[in-house]
Amino acid sequence: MQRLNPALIRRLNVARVFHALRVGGPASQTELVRSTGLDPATVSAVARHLRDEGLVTTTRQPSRGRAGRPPTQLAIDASVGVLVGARLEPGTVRVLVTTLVGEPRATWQGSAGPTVDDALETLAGGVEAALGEIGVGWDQVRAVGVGVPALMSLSGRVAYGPNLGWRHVPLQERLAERWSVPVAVDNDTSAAALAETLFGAARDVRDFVMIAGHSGIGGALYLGGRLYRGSGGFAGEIGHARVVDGGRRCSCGDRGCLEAYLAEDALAARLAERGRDLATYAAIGTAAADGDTVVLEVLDEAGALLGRVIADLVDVLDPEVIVLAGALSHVVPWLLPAVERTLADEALGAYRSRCRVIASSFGPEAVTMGGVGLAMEAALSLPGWLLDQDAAMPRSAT
Amino acid sequence: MQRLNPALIRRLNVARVFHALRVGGPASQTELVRSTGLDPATVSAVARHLRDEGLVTTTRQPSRGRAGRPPTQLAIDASVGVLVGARLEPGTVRVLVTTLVGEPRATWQGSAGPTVDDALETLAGGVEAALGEIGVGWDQVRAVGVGVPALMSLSGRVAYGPNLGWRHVPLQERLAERWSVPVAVDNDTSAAALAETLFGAARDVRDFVMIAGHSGIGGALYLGGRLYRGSGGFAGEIGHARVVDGGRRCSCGDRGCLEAYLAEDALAARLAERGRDLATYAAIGTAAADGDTVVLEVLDEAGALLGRVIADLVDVLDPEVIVLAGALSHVVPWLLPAVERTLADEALGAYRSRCRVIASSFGPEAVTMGGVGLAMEAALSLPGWLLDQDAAMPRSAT
DNA sequence: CACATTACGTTAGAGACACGATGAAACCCA
DNA sequence: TGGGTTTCATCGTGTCTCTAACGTAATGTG
Repeated sequence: MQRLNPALIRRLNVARVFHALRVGGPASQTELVRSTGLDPATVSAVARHLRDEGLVTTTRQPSRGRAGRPPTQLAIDASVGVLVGARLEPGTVRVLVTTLVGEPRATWQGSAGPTVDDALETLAGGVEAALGEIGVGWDQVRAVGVGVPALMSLSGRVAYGPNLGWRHVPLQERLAERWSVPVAVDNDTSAAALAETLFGAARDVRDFVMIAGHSGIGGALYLGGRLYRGSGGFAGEIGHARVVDGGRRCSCGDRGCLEAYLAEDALAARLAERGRDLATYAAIGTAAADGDTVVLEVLDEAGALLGRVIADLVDVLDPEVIVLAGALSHVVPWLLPAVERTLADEALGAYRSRCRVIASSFGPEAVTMGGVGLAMEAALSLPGWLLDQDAAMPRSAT
Repeated sequence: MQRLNPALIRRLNVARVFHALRVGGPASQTELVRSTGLDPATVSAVARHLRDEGLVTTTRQPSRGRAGRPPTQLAIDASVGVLVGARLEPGTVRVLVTTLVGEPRATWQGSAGPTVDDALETLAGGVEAALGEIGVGWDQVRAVGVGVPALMSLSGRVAYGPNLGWRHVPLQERLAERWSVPVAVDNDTSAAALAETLFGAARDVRDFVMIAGHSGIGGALYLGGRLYRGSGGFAGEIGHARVVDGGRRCSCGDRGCLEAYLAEDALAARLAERGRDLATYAAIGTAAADGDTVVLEVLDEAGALLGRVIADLVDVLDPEVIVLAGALSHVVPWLLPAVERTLADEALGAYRSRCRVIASSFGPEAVTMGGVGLAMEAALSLPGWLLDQDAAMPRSAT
């Protein structure tokens, strides 16, 4: 049980200032006082800290014609390091190298065998390849983050990953001993949600639900300014919500699950029944873009079912937005009308605040970007709970 | 935007020590170090603070036969003050006066007219009456908390209370100017959830859902160690979840809502159709206890519908427990079997952690006790977000 | 019976924050 | 041209936390 000591507060405030600079661009200390809500003296100390670390550069601004001392602008020095994000899926590994502010610099993709060792070797090779491509050494890597399609413990262990066929794998530990930089590992959909709050469409949103579709349908809840995982880590696992009584059989053994209608192969199977040989979301999206009416019909039906699940989520959680992400993104434009139709029809708490359903800023790459988000947290020495906006910026007292 | 200053940390730590003493009983400083996770030096300073405030008494313990300096025991001095909790409902006001550790000392109940002024006058009179009954003056009242069946803003204003017929009422402000002690006002179901975490069945639970039934069915979500309200304050409003397609008409204008089957008058109406003239949950509970098979059947049906809603909640939120409270408590024993049957049948995320459904420790008085909980927070100068266990006792870093 | 051992609580020092005051660097205007 | 004003950043003081060392009061032990 960790205590709320001064060093922790300093880390928190350093992160607040860093994020303010990252999101809002270069700023003077006075502007940072406004955007972070910190005391000028604190900003001054944090600014010195960041200067000493070499993370920010200071440039004297010329006079702007106004009275008063001209400000000294702080800016993140993106050249002093990179973040590495990665994603493990069954059979595939993706790597994304970005600047310290999350701008992409290099990507890599490769296929891996089914064992943990295979995957880790491939991942390590991919990271080396991506770094080599842009001539960046490990001395410039500030942190690595990895998104995994599995139920994770808080310490970065894979508790159970049915798609990968893994159980009880100390992933964070194994990667940390391989690399000498901070390593963060988390569930892929949670990571995608994190990326959305750090870099994407949910940047100023405190309450949203992330729904990511790849081989399965995953959900993550970001509530009250932080990820919510539930008492056993299952919160937001909406792939097996029942949407059709006695409906199609699902891989989980039950019937009528959302996944049995919206997952990639489920959608492909449904289209195959109607004479369309389209195996991937990408191919289905292309056909939809071409105006294939059968494809459009199937997507509309799937969208209506997704809308039913979203309606239930909205009724219970009252989120500000719902973000759709992952490979599913390829077909989202043709799901959305049915989703919104169903939502308007079914989610009708008598006097409800309005919820928007939007597509992720990163589309299919949301999870890989999530790896970068995990890396950024790790680079700032910030465990997830510290990003809690309530703890960081409490509202006025009652 | 408030800052994380030393004074706030002190308030937090004072509250942590106080709650440790309240829950765990008298303890030495060393025991408090263990139970709160604070540093011995901090506990020492906090203990002096509490002694100076007169909130705790210290008694030198005799030697226990073990080596070492004998400890000095700290104990909350329950005689130095009282907490006042209250509950407003349409037409009725309840007041509960307790010691500083939440033990009841006096209760009062009365009826009030429909206007805000009526209710506040009745409330004020009731508090005076309850205090008078035990001969306690206002100088001993540390704080007052009030639970209200309405959508509340964070500042204690009634935004919308359909059952009361109120809108935009600055309730906290009006009560605070009447009394010169701290006053906290909040939604009744949220308050009941708070009481359950402070005094009741959910004391060590970080994730649970409170479902309270009175004239309507209300829900509150306590997630990750704190109340979650949603982006518009509607989170957990489960009364109008649809449980029967095209079912009975509900007061909200829709059909098939849970409230249309489980609310007090809905249940009464359903029983009237079958020849039973039972107007209240209490009367229905009595009949059920007597073994009236018609009543038992109707309750079983209602329990199945409630179970369906709970199943959805469990699938999305993965809570540790569900707590049923309010006047509904009178019939909970005859709802539970059907609830659990339905839950086992419907909530079956493939590999889900188990969720218990339990009755509130305070039954029909959960909301009044919630008022006491609000008062306790106010007495410790603790706005709700400060009780966040993550902010207070962060887990080890990633 | 003197001294070690054990357990409990407090004090001393360093780091961090907030507040208020001070220093720094421009503009403005008589 | 020189003082006043405005704006930006830093410094000094007080409080709080944590770490580490110390004081205090009992029991054990040769």
